[in-house]
Amino acid sequence: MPVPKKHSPAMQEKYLPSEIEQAAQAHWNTTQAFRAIEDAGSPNPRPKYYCLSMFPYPSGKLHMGHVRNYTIGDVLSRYHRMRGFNVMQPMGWDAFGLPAENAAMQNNVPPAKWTWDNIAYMKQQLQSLGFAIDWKRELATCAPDYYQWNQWLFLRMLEKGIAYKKTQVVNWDPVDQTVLANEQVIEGRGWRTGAEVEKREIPGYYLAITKYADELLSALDTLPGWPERVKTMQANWIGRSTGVRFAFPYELDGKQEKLWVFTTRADTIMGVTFCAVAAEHPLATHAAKHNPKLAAFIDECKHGSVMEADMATMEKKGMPTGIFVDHPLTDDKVEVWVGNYVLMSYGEGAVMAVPAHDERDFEFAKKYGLAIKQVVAVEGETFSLDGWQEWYADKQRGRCVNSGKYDGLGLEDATAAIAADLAARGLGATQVQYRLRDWGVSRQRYWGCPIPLIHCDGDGTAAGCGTVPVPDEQLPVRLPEDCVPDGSGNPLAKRADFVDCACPRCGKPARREIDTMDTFVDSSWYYARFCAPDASAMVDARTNYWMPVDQYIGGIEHAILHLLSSRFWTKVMRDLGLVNYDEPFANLLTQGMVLNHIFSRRNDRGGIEYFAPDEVELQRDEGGHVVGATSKADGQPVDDGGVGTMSKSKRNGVDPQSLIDEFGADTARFFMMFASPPEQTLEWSDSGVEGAYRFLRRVWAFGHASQTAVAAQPPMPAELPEQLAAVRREIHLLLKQANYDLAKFQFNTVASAAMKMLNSLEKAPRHAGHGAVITEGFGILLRLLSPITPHLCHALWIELGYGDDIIKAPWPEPVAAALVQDEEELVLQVNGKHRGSIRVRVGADRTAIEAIALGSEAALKFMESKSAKKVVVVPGRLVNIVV
RNA sequence: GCCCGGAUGGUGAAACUGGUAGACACAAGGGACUUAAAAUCCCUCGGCCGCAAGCCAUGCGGGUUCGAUUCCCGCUCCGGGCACCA
Repeated sequence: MPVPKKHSPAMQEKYLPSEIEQAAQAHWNTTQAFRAIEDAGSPNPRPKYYCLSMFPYPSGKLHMGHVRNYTIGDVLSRYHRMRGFNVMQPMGWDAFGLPAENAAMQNNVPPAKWTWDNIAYMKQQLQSLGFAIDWKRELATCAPDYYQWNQWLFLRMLEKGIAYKKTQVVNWDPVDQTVLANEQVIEGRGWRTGAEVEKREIPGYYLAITKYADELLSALDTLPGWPERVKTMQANWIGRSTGVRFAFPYELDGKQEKLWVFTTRADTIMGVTFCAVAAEHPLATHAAKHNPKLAAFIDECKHGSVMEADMATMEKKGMPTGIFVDHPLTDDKVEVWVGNYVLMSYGEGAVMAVPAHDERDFEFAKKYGLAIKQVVAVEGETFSLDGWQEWYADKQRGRCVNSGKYDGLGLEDATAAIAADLAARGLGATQVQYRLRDWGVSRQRYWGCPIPLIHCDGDGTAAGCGTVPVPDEQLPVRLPEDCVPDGSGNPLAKRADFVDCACPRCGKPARREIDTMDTFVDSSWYYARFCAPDASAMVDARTNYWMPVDQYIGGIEHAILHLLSSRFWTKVMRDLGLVNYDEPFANLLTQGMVLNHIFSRRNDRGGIEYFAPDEVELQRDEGGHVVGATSKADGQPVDDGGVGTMSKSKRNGVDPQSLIDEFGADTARFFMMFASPPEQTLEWSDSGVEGAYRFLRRVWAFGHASQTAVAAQPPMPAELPEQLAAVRREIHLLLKQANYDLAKFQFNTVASAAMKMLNSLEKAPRHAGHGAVITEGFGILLRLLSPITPHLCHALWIELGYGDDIIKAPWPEPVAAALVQDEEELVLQVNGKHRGSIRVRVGADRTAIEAIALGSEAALKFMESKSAKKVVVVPGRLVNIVV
């Protein structure tokens, strides 16, 4: 083991961050300080602490969100290491994805090269920030030895029926002849071509996450370490609801058919006045055969975006099909409409419409003059067709009316009675339904993990074998790394060397699947691979040692999709016997987003062009408020789109590199932690960085000035002069509070506490015992600060002779003896208003405190000689006299 | 539109899960040191009011409480998610 390298005997007077940081990083490197080894077998195993930050997409440079995210993770890692945990903090690359293809189009560089270059640069950036990462565990999802296990597990899912094929609806750009991602659709048009986007149905593969819906929902209760809001979001997303699935029978071409719908409001079934089906529904297709107007309308519905937000806000339109179905309980004729707001992929692709008690149906009925029949009443309220009122849909107070035998029943009783009657007629039953839909994993893109399937179509004389899985021994299906996408679809289609293959079953010529997997697949299990990055299987025993992740840290924007798909993936791996845990992330910290201004301009093709903040000049009024912006390049105005999350596609990221270059990693880290609590959004601004730098310089200066005092290692005297005792007491109080704040992840006040400690130490009077107080106090300060600014603290710890290596020092705890005091100050209130303060002996009883309070000058003045009705005493805090 | 958050001085924020609103900083202004600048140090810094006393003040409007930034109800604005950005 190399001996830690000390600085030259003469300590630098000036704070030189780059020198200090390089030396500290070299030390950690040579000592392999952050190499994490499983120690379950050792006689005294330390508790393990797997600290994981969401791995970055290698977009080119780190951005502020990364610095924030990884500093939080690093603070927690270093803190737990000093607390005696066996800490593992890995890092890797979420390396497949769309931006690489966009960059390829722009620069004519293959996505693979672009991605690997970015990884190299960003790795060096991460290393310069001094994160306590075990780099031996690094992985990239675009490497075949990683993604082969995506393929392998996909095949297992296929065998178990969890993966299956069905059609999916995608955004189609008719000009580029390509599938667009949602973010590439801007106001219904393709971002590059400006062409109106169409919906298109194509085949794709799905993972049956709904099979796990119940467990994904109920297991949220086993995650006390998750923020409540994230669990609420996931629960709402899964959206378990109990309702009734039932059918409207009808006759078509002489055949008896059934139109199935699902509703959570079966109690309103007697108020059904029409049904609505999706444009893609078979009934719509049938009706359109002889109705050109309807066919045109259906065609219109198929234009536009597939996004739920767009569906929800667009104008609700419909057209009757002329087909009537029978009401399942009354046998009344009910007309079927096609509605643009009904989604084929949701439930049955058809809904019953009860205009009187559903706001959307109400508006639709008013617009098209359809019947509205009130079947629920609330006492004291009068139903009117003039406008929608909230109580029309009231589930608690509503009672059935105009509903025959169900009149007078509330929601639950009515639903039960109606479900029973429907069941008796063979037309329906109670059913649990989820809002959660199965996970479509096929992407018509190049830069992703190939789906390991082969299509054997036959040779004209004989039928082929159909879709055949690639045999395990032929995995991985390697993605060619030299393609350059041009925006006109998947370049793999043109690669005969990739597409052409032999059918594994019959040996005849066949085609390889060219769709790749959703990149969420890559990120759904990387945390497990970090535990055993070189395993010859997907995971091994080391995974069960480290998992679950003890602390997961990442942006709140991942609250649903990434975190839910990871939970699902874990459960699939468990059910395949690969791992022994149920949930991947025991504790979750969702950091707020780092926001910045978004500047954009519409280009001449109708697409949108984004401007980076440093490419824009701001116009301000006299008050300093921003009133407009122009491009520095051409002087023409650009739109200020408000603030939003820093993202590659919106080009509003800020590169932290200049900050690191100018002030050093410690300043960048300190500022990020000090600026605001981790869970809160942070609107980026450059100011404040100087203040952080100034503070670190003061820490260094104080250390330099205290060298001799600390080197003497003076013992703490039994009695300290009062002012010094006060300084010592404050240090320990601040430490107590800081330890409490650390447990709450409130790093901004921990940073404040360090600043307050320095303020206090600097003001400590030079009485007998000064050396002992500052030696102890500065030692506390350095250890408290070391997870945030590890380089500075590493250097000072050695320079002042506290020890060889601060990361091996124990975490400081407040000393009870330092905290004692004889008297304390209580706030005095009269009628809840702050009127002064009183001093009382610590531990004084209530009557003594009351007496002092009532006798105080301030109390006499503000009580205006009235007598006290009540005296509220809050120990250690305040006294409130109510008159 | 639906689901989840947030809002406190000129700015970032704090207030120990109902108890002194604005800790700690940034910016600004004033001063010291200096030939000068940088750096450093000291002072002021929510509003009304000459000071003080006092009053007002935590997005807006109500409520509960001796006491509300904190809890409840109703809004406004901002951010995140809405299934192909990651």
